[in-house]
Amino acid sequence: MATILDVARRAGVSTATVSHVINESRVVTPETKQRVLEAIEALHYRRDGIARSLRRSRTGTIGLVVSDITNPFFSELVRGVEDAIIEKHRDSNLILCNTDEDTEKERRSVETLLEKRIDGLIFAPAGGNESQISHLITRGVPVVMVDRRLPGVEADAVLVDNVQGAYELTAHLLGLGHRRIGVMRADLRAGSIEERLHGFEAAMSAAGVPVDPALIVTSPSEVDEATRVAASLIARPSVQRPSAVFCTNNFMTLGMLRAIVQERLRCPQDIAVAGFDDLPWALGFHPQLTAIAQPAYQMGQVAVDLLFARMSEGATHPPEQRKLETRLMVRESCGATLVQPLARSTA
Amino acid sequence: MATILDVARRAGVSTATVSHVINESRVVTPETKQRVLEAIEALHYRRDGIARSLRRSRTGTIGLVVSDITNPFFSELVRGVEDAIIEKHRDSNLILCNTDEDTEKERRSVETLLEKRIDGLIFAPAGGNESQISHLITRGVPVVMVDRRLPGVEADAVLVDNVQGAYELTAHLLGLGHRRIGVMRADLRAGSIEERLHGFEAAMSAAGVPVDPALIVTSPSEVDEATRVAASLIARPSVQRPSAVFCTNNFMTLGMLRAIVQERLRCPQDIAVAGFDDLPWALGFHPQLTAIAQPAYQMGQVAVDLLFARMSEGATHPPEQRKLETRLMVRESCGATLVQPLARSTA
DNA sequence: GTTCGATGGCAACCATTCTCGATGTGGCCC
DNA sequence: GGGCCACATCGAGAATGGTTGCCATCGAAC
Repeated sequence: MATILDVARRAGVSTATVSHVINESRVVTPETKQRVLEAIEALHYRRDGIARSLRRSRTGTIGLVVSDITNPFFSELVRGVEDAIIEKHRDSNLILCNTDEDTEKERRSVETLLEKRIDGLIFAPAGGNESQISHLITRGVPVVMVDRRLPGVEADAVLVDNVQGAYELTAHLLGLGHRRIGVMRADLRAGSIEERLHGFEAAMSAAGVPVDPALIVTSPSEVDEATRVAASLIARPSVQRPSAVFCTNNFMTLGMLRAIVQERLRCPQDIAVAGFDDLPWALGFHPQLTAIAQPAYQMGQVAVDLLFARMSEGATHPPEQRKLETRLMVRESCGATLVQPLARSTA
Repeated sequence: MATILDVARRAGVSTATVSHVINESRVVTPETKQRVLEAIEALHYRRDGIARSLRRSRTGTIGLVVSDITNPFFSELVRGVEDAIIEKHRDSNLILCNTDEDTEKERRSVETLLEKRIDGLIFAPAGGNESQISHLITRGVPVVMVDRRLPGVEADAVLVDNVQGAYELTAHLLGLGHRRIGVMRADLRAGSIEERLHGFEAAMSAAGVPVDPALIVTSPSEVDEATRVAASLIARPSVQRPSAVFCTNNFMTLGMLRAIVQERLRCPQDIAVAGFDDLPWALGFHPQLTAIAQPAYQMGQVAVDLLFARMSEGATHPPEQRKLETRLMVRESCGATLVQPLARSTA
């Protein structure tokens, strides 16, 4: 690979001048500029980002750690981050890490990202690395948390109004006449699940409907396990069975839907399903899911805005927490649509 | 930030020794090693990956460019790549880029990845940058293509047997008695779509069924457009309507399913849908999709293997093309299951 | 005393950026 | 016309933070 020195020699100038031509950081007479550009062209020179980063102590890469890129919520979020970056900050890139909600994996990821000298970090904390993160923040690394917050860690965050969303979804269920409402609770350290539960409880109590603890089950955040747990919740005589289930995340929803098929029940006739978190790729299927949609893409964008704001202004302004609105998508899985399941109407 | 020099001073040794302790690249007496480690601890020293990369001319990051992380096929693939890397090559990371099948965006991505001095590149080419890529390969950058191949570019590749998969899926349709089979053809430069079409045609001709060109429509690879095109294909009097549709990728499938709902048809009774590419998150929905599943995750892993093989051996061995098997997932959307749509059996 | 193995230091090197400062040129004033 | 100053342009070389080849030193063994 040709270096800047090769270019300089060929153009008969110093490396400084070449550098300034490349970065447009100083006026250079048109003639020399021309010579430099020709030399660059001739040698197929491409500047070395590593040496550049070393000297400037900025790498132009930002770290993004999420729990699982395979989860539509996160892939949407990642996409939002990427698009915002290439649109507003052309010279930056994204290093991606998955943690699977594993504290140790997260710790290692952050560690290697730090070693790679990322300019900033966007991440959905799994929890358990609070000290590492706050240490990192006091060191001046710009950090913004997405989707979840770490208790006791002062940093920018972009969140979603989980309580409100869950409240709304539960109210929808109650409005349709459901009283025995079950809950599929994801077993995550992330506080968002708790908040959703609070929203659920608030809506129930506002409607004067008692919460039946027997209808609340907890499951690992993984499809197969969730399916089993879901089955245990609905494989009961119909009087004991919930008439509707509130699923606290994607995995819970999918598990429940699969369990319903397994148990040969009908949704929404035998059991209604309401999910927190939408499943974009399932729009073509029946029954279409009634769910709380999170603005994942937008969350990614906002995260980038917060991050770059902090990167430029330094640690001057206090941490900002942005809370985004959810949207209730009323579709079919709770039986709300008047036009009953479309596919059957022409039968 | 403390540098290696600070550590050296505090431990009373040279920077060389500190470096050797960190990298275990030379024997160091237990006592000095101890002193060094203590100094590292005390100063919260973390080695600078950038300086390190500069000196060693290896960055420990590999570039991954796909068209859209939001597409389950790619997120699965990305996950496979990531897992393989952290399992087998702990010190490496992934820089992710999305291209949206846009040639120019792809060119820019590759360009900045090169500037970042990636150790290797895994990518699903959109097409149009052949010269850039082959130039890059002759320069010695390890490259492996996934999902698609670039005509005229000699490089490692991990592909899927598109012809065979499409053949199998079509044969399945034919076996169920379908004769008027439509095709939703994705408008991509990627050769994979062509191959799938070939497989389709081969199966048809093998069965002695003529292909009706009127039933083959082409759509942009995007959901809303695909829905419109799909609607135009099926919104016909039933005699002119295909009895089954072969969808050449995810977007086509989803568009078709949505169009079916719009047009108030029933799947599979009125029209059968067979998709190339599975939709993992839709397992809980009805009708469950009969589709050709691609081993996306595994493709990512194989890609990593090929890449690291090339990275270590250099350009010595000839490019290797690995072709992975697809799997026909017979579910409900083609009406093949004897147990007719489960949800209705208890009605 | 010589040789050899075990340790560890010196200093070059990686490819840039960036701070000074050097050089030249033209205008202006006396 | 000579001297001085301002301005425009560019170069030399330090600095960035590590890695690594080569050499020096020190005991112990022969």
